[in-house]
Amino acid sequence: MKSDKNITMKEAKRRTGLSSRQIRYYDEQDLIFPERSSGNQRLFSESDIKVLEKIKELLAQGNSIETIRSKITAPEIEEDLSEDDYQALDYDDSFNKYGGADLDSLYPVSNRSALLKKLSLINKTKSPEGESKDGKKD
DNA sequence: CTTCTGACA
DNA sequence: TGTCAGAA
Repeated sequence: MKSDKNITMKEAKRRTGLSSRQIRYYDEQDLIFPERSSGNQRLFSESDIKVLEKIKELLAQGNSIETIRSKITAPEIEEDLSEDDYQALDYDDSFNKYGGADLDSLYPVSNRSALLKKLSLINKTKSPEGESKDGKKD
């Protein structure tokens, strides 16, 4: 995984087509989680850009930012999502950041939902029929 | 020069 | 959401 959070605001604006005001606003809405470095400046990752692009897309589709936030922070598990959806909502950098660190405050249920989704997908995809004959478990 | 935050229209 | 001010 490469979670290079080196994308500047300018780049983010250029790549997403969103205004700095919007990007900052979405950041406040916890839709994106840019690293903060030198001069308290935002450093976005590819995942952040991806999310921003999705936000823009959803926004263009006539969704309110609250709706968008719901979709991005807590995507429905019951939805018939395809692997594409997961790619669109790439939390790898988020997991990477909070995965090894002490995650106890941030990420209320967003991670869990996304994780559950991924897990359920893997479950369906791989069809894991693990029948333990012997009742031996650790 | 570019970005950040807070605030106003 | 755009834009201004003051600071970094």
